[in-house]
Order: sequence, then C-alpha cells, then structure tokens
Amino acid sequence: MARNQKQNMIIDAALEVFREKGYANARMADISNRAGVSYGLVYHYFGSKEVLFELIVEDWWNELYSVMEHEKSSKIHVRQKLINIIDFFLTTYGNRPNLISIFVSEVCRSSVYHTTEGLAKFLNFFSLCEEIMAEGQNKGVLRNDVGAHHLSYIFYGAIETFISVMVLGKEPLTDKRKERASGAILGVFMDGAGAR
Amino acid sequence: MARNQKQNMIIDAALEVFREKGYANARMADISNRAGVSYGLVYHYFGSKEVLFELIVEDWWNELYSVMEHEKSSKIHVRQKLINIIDFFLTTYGNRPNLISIFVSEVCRSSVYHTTEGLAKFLNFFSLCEEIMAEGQNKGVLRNDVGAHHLSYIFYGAIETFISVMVLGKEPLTDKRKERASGAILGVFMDGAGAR
Amino acid sequence: MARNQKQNMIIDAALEVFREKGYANARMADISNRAGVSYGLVYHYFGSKEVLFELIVEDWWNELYSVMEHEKSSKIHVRQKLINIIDFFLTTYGNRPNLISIFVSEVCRSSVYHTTEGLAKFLNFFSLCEEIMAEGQNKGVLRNDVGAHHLSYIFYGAIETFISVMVLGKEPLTDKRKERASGAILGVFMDGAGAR
Amino acid sequence: MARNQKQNMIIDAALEVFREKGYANARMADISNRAGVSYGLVYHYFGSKEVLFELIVEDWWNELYSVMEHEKSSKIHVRQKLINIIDFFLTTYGNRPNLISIFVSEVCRSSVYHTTEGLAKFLNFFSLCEEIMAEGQNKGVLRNDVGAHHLSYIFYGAIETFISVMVLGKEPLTDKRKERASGAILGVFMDGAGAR
DNA sequence: GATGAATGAGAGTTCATTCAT
DNA sequence: TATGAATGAACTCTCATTCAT
Repeated sequence: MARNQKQNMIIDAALEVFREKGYANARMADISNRAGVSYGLVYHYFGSKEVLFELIVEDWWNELYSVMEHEKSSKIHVRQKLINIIDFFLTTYGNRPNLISIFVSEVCRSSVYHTTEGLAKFLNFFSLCEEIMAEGQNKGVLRNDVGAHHLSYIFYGAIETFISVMVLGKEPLTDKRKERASGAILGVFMDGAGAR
Repeated sequence: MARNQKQNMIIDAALEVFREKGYANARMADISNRAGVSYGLVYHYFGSKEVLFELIVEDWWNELYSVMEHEKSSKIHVRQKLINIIDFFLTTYGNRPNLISIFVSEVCRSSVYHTTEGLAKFLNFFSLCEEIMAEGQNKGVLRNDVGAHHLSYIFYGAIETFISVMVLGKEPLTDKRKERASGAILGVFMDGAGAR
Repeated sequence: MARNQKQNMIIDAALEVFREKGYANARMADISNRAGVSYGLVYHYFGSKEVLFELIVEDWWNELYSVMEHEKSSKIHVRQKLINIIDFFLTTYGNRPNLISIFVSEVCRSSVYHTTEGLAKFLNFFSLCEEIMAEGQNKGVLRNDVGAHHLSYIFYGAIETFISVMVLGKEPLTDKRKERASGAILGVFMDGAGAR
Repeated sequence: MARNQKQNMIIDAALEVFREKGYANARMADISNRAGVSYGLVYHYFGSKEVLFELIVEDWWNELYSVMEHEKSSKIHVRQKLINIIDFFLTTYGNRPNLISIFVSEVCRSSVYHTTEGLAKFLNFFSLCEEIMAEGQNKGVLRNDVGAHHLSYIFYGAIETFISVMVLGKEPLTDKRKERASGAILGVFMDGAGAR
C-alpha cells in the first residue's frame, strides 16, 4: 500500500479540503486543484469521493486502534496508559490538525456515519478504552462503582472537547498549552473537580 | 413568533429529516413530504433550507442559554446547578431526541459551523458554563488549580459523549439509564475516577 | 369598462413594476404590494399576469391608434400632423413615463411580441403613419422618390430613439428639452441633416 | 479567446434560442439541445446563462465600437462614413440576423439593461456617433443648428427601425431591398423628407 | 369583494463521475 | 500514467395560479 508522490499530494489536499469545507461541501475539483493534479487523476487513483474519504478515515481508525491495542497490552501503569492516550490525541492535533479535525467534525458526529458500520467503529474504540478502564478497576486504580464504559465516555469526552475547542478556535498547540490541557484532563478525570 | 399548525408540522418534519440525513443530505422535498405539505409551503414560511435550519438551531441555542443563565444566577448550591444542567441535556435527549441529535451532530462539529458566528455561539455557552465553575471555585466547592474554562470542557465533554453514544446507538432513555448516566457524570466529574 | 379605485391602483402599480423590472421579472407579488392590495385581488380583477399586461398594452395601442386616426382624417397641414404626433409621444413621456417606457422596452422589441398578433399591431400603426406620409406626398409636401412606408420608419425611428435615450437616462422632460427635441426631429425629418 | 468547435456550436445555438424566445424565456436546456451537447457542457464553458448572454452582447458591442472607431478616424468623406455605418448594420442583419435581432430586442430596450453599465454602453456608442456628426458639422457637411447628439439619435433611430421592422416581419434581406433601405435612410437623413 | 395560505411545475445550477485521448 | 472535456441526475428555489374562508 505504498503510495507514490502524487497519491500523497492528493491525500494531503483532500485532508485540507475536507477539513475546510466538510465532506459534503468539498468538491473533487477543489481537491485536484489543491493537489495541483488533474481532475481525472484523483479518480484514477482513488475511484470516488467516498473511497478517498473512507481511506483517510480508515487509516485513522487503524492508527487509533493500534495505539489503543498497544496501550491495552502494555505492562505499564494504567495511569500512564491514560497519559499516553491523551498525549496521542494532542500530539496528533499538533502534527496533523486536518486529520483530527476531520475526525472530530466529520466522523464522530456526522449523520452520514450513523450507520451500522460507523457505529461499529466507535464501539470498537470504546471497547478498547473500556478494557483499559476495567484493568484499572481490577488493579484498584479506578473506582468500581461506575461502569467501565461510562468511565470511557467521560475520559474520551474530555479529550474530544479540548480538541474541538482548539479546532473551532483554530488554536495552535504550544507545548505549554498541551501540558496544561493534558494535566487538566488527567487530573480532573482521576481526582475529580471537587475541592479537597 | 407564534407558529401555526402547519409551521409546526414543517419544523417537526425538518427535525426528523435533518437528524436522519444531516443538513447536507436533507432534501427540502423530504421535509415537505414528511410534513405532508406541499413543496412550496416550506418556502412560503421559511424562505430557504438554511433559514429553516438556522431557526431550529437558534431556538435551541436560546433555550440552552436561557437554562444556563437561570442556573448561573440561581442561589442554589453549585453541585445542584451541575445536576440541573446534566438533567436538562438528558431530559432533552429523552423528549426531543431529534433536536439534541442535530445539535450534537450537525452543529457542534459541523465544518459549516466553523465560522466566526458559529464559534461565538459556542464561546458564549462555554463562557456561561465557566462562570458557574468559577463560582464553584470561589465557594470552595471546586478545585482552583485547574482553569474554570478547562473544567467546563471536561464537564460538557462528558455530557456530550454520553448523548453521542446514545444517539449513535439510537438508545431510548429509560429513567434508570438516565439516573445512572447522570450519577456517573456528576460523580466522576466531582470526585474523579480514581479509587479512594 | 369603468374601473374602480382599487383597479386603478393595481394598474398604476403594474405600470411601475413592469417598467422597473420588465414583464418577465415583474412578480405579481410586487404589483400587489406596490398597489397596497392583497395578492388575490389582482387575480380577482385581472385573471392573470398576461391579461393584466395585455390590458395595459391594448389601452395604449388604442390610444395611439385613436391619435393617428384623428390626425389622418384631420384637415390640417401634413407638417402640423407630424408635429402633433411628435408632441403626443413626448407629452406622453412627460405625463406617463412608465407607460411609454414599457411600450418602448417591452412591447416594440420584446421577443414575446414577435408573434403574428404582435406584428399586426405594429403594421397597423405603421400603416396609419404611412397614410399620412402618402397624403404628404400627394399634396407635394413630401418627396415621392422614397416609399411612404420608409418615410414612416424614419420618422417613427427618430421619435423612438429620442424617447429611448430619455428612458435610459431617466431624464425628466422639461418644456425646453421637449421643444428642442421636437424641433430637431421635425427639422431633420423635413429638411435633412445636410447643410444648406 | 479562441473558441473550439463545441463552444461555437453553443454560441450559435444560444443566438438562435435567445432570438426566438428572448433572454427571459430561453431555457438552458433549449440551448444545449439545439447545440446538440449535454446540459452540463454549457455550464462547463460559460458558467451561467447570464455570462453566456453577456459574452454574446459584449462581443457585439466591441465589434460595433470597432467599426465606429474605424469610421471616426478614417479620412473619407463624412457622407461615406454614414453610408458605411448603415451598410454595417444592414449587412450584419443579412449575415447574422440572430445577433442583430437580439441586440435590437433584448439589449437596446430591455429593462434588464436599464442599468448604469447598460446605459454606459449606449452612451459610448452614441458618443462615437456624435463625433462623426460633429466632424460633419465642422466640415460644413451637416447643419449646425441641431446638436450633434440629436443628429445621432435620428440617424441611428432610422437604422434601428428599419431593422426592427425586418426582424418583426422576419424579412430576408435581398440586395435590392438593402440598397433601397440604405438609400432611403441616407437620402432622408441628409436631404430630408420634404419635397424640393 | 377581499384575503393570503397553499400548490407544484419549471428553471438554473452543481458536481460526482465517465471516457476518449 | 495523466488529462480535462463531456455527461446528466439531483437539488434548491421561484412564482404564477388556485381556492377555502
């Protein structure tokens, strides 16, 4: 699945255009223009708008699953696993803002994705997340009186909202901001917002 | 702005169709058919697809602001305020799932909403949320070492993810489920997911 | 065929709107709004957009024919007849600019009027004009080496262009301007533009 | 701006359809059908109905200006210049009746053209015409007691009416008829319709 | 007479996709 | 591989006309 230069240029252009306009409003002509290639070449390589989009999304899901799988089977402390997951999302926002922006805007919530297949992707992610939470519960690191899946929702929801706000505000991610965000998410998730 | 029966039928149909297909894929013909009125009547009353959508969204924002304002100026305990906000979202999911679904899918994240105006709506909401958090900090109910705006993100993120999962799974909201969700969100937000 | 007040208000509004937007772009709603009456009343009285327009145009043709007939059978000098005709057009521009503007813009040239019926209206006008020219030729007032119908074209063409320019420039018609235009048209038509 | 074959076919079809139905009643589907191309191709090349129309009109104005400029700066006798201008219009009617018909019906008088820009086109034409008339006055060929712009109106009005009548009557232009029309226009314009 | 809600055919335009070169 | 001309289904919006009250 190695891609040549032009294919990569098209993918990059697609990331930009999908992010800027959203899937529905992105035109194939926009993508080919942005990539500096001809109209037909996009079809030559990717077949259709949907396939192109799915490819991008699929890659992202696979990458995300891979990270989650890795953390799941890792021997480190659960707390560190959560830190790593938060870090993965924030780092991706920093390095590939278009990608994470599309994920947050066009995938997570898009009605287009409210399909059995779309749902399965999510459930899979949450299920991996849940396993880590369950591990934490088993090891006495996380509370037992709240379902592991509920813990997943709260944990992921915090990450997603931080990213959404940055996406909306088009905020660049400085190291300092990243650290603060990371600290806030982990701190509140683990210890709560309540004063001690 | 009292609406007559047909206007309400159109609004209800629009809520269904926008929810099912998303804004971009919703056809005005779908809406008029669903409402059982003629094509032209939708235009007669609402002028355009965009206006119809904005009307729905605007109403929702206003209702949300109204609730937030009310909680903000209320004299009750901050903890209760948070309970009320969670309850408002969950109750709305129960009563008007189409509305909250559109909000979560088509508004919060839609690229279409990544405009100055769209951003302003959000910032306004978060700013109201933040004031409540700040009140909690001042009263010693909430921790001070995390910014009030960050607390807002985590709090709202938790709510939104619960709703998103229910929307995706098309889960009906039983009283029991509602109570559990509410308890989980508040519990983890206030006291953390960490074991005691 | 006496019209009541509302009917007249509608006719006046129609004159304004047809002049401003042209027949094709005039909306019945524009007319009813301008007239300050309800939508349906225009239909109640006039049946359709086309009928309303035809009524206005028909009235104008009849008035024009009447003037031409009168001049034709009048015993005055042919030169005076031409002066009267010029004066009729210029006066109408002064008093009812909407009417003459519609005539010049929407009737004379409109493709919509390129029908057998539309053509007949014109031929009838030119035929009345031609008879006056022929009378002038018979009485030795006008030259015989150019066909009477050709004289009609040149004579009417001069009038129409003056009016068109005023319509385009939205020029008000002062007495002085009217006199000069009238003098120029008659002078050049009778004696030519060539220096003596 | 060299045009390929299909573009020319579309332009030709547009000339026919605009002439037959007028701008407002011409459908893009008519044009594409007439041209024997698909619906989309018209948009591919010309973008919109308005642009297509403007292109045709713009070309004509430019051609007309070019002829007028040429005559203006030519060293020939003013009388000959007028003959050439008349001939240009009549020849165009003979060769491209659709074009001249559209000009006379849809441009000169169309309410759509009663804009600042539309007016400017006309004024420019009349101003070129006027300069030739002024030259005639300076050289003692044309009378001085009538303004040069008024002479323009009468001269052009005569030409336009001849053409309009031919357009309305769908008359073909034989050489003989052309000669007679030309002779009549020039003769009456220069020497008047009055008997000697 | 008078109103304006209601209808729906019709037109312009977009844009994903195909295909000949 | 690479191009971009060509296609046409699909969709939004307009507005003349009808009709119940």
